[in-house]
Amino acid sequence: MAVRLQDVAKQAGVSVKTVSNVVTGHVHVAPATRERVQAAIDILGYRPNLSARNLRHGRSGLIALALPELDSPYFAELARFVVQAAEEHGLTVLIDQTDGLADRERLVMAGFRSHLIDGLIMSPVGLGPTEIAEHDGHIPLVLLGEKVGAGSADHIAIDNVAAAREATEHLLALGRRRVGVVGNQADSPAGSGVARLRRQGYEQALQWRGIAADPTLIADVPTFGRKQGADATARLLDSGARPDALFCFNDILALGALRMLAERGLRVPSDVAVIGMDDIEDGRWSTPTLSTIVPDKVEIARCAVEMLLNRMGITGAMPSPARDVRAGFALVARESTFGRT
Amino acid sequence: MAVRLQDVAKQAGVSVKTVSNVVTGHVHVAPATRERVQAAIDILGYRPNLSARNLRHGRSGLIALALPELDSPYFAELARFVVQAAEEHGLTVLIDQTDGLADRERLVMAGFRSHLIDGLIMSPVGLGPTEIAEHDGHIPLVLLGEKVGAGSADHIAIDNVAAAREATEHLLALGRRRVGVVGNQADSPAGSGVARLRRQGYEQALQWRGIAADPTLIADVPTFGRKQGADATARLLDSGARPDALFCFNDILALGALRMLAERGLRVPSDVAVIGMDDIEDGRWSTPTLSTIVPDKVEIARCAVEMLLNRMGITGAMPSPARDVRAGFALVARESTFGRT
DNA sequence: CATGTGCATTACAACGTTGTACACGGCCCG
DNA sequence: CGGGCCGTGTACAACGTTGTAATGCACATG
Repeated sequence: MAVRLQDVAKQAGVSVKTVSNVVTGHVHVAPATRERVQAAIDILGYRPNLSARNLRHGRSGLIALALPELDSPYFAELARFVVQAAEEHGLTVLIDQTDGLADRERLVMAGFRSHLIDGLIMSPVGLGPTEIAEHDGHIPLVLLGEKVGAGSADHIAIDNVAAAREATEHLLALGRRRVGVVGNQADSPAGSGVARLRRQGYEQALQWRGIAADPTLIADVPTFGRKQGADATARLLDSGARPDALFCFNDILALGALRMLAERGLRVPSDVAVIGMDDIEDGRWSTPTLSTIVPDKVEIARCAVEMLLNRMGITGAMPSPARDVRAGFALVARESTFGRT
Repeated sequence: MAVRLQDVAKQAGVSVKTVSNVVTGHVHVAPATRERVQAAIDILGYRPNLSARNLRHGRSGLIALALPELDSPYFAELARFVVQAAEEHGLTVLIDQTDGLADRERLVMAGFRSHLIDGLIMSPVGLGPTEIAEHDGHIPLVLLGEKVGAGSADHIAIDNVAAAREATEHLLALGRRRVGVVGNQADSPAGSGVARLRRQGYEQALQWRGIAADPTLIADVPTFGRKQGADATARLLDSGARPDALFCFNDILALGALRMLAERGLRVPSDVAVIGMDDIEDGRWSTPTLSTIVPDKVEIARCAVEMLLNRMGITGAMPSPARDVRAGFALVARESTFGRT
């Protein structure tokens, strides 16, 4: 069952180390020997034991990607790019679902996969900034998303304030003046990150146009789901706030909003224009198609992996100041703000 | 940096093995000793080295899940359940994206992650049944989806023929007589699996009602994407086939179809009823909401993991006949077949 | 008081791999 | 013709953990 270097060595009539050298290609091996060893490898069907290898040089080549949800399109797409980027560097990605639960995030960060993992890319939701800052740095860490100010960890995200400002401005430029917000989150210690920043952007855009913020246009949600988007939209419509546009804090909320608007017989965009954020695949095929902020997911993924590698390279406790990178984004106008409907 | 059992042992004044015993809790250890060791562990922040552990007992506790796409909702949702099921058995899942490429599937099956992985759950797309049957069994394998007849591997899927029959019958029961198909795939060696079975079910349903199959109502797609669904629907509409219902071979195709129908000004379901398969989250929030076949994803995931465990348990080459399990499914009628629109 | 019993703890080896240090042989050069 | 060098190959140890077998010890028993 288990074919070891030793078996190959015996078969080829060489030492174990020589076989190892052939497998890894490290040292000069005479072509004749190499060929003989290779033949033995093929015959026996040898496969290196990665556990042993990892044990030997203290690296596993595995990194973990901790995300709240795999079945949220944004994270699924992001995961794909992270896996690709990691692969380019010879790393394998192990995906961990935290469900946005603080407990699970804490567990992952504490390194319950111990030495199995060389590094961690995490998108924290449940954990507050203070708790993240307590990260003891025993494992290289890169944070995705909106939690800022973690001491020993790098961080990458788009400029959420600017992006939200641009989204809002887009709606205002269409002449809309009662721009509703779907996705606000009252300041809970956890989860406040994204929502707070995006709301800031929204308010800045209003301010620049000299429009007074109307608190009745703000709808809160407990989490970012289609149902929550639909519910919040319903509340907004029922409240008599009469929005002529909706800025949804992400595309999933927006899809829920579109659904609710359709149910209420409101036309998009003529009655209510809608914009989201994230550019998930669904938004390109919904009816109407969804205008949105497109974060550069490829850049985010690539950058996260590179920062992690960087941090992994530094073996010891060398602090090396935490980097905070802003990824690019762009606005794409689709039917939900420009359509003919 | 690296805290080993030895370090803890020295700190606690006991032998390495005793610490190991405390950590694993295997043998009787005197309460006093246990306490002392535990204290040392806490002080030093000891974390077991999984690589060493794995090397020691030849298991890694890792299984791989090879899927065509992470950002396809069906697979993302399935992945979630597999991860959960695996966790219940103390296993960690490593997700591998094959992109439906035969090369990558071959690579994964050949075990390029070598001894890192104890088992593999795979949903093959690019690989044909013959190639899968050549699996040399060096790694326990469970197949998801429609590729049948793999010698040394277990297999789980819903009864696609029956499911497709039920979906079609649902449309026929509404009085529709010109049921179009979106998602057929001309018999390519690869990829023919799902499409062929679902088409069989479609034809059976027609036959039972004594309705002649009309080839002009069948639209082929190269892959299962929203765009492909939209394109195929457009072709169907342009061809003059005049369908009054569409059976889409999965929900993604159906969402594309819904989009195209809306663009053409056709109402769903009054002009054209639409049903899909897979029950992805998006379908519950589209406009109109999407009728579909709901596969029991939880059962599929749990069963796959259990079969894999079973196969992993048998250490040697014990063939143990390959099992072929049918998972349950149900039809859910939503607005796209029952709505008031 | 000697012996047997059972529990707590220990020493040792092994899992499969690879880095280090070294041995061997042939060849070039002085 | 001898010394050194380079190109190949080898022996050994170590990575951190845990199963096995053995040790020490206290207590109960004959």
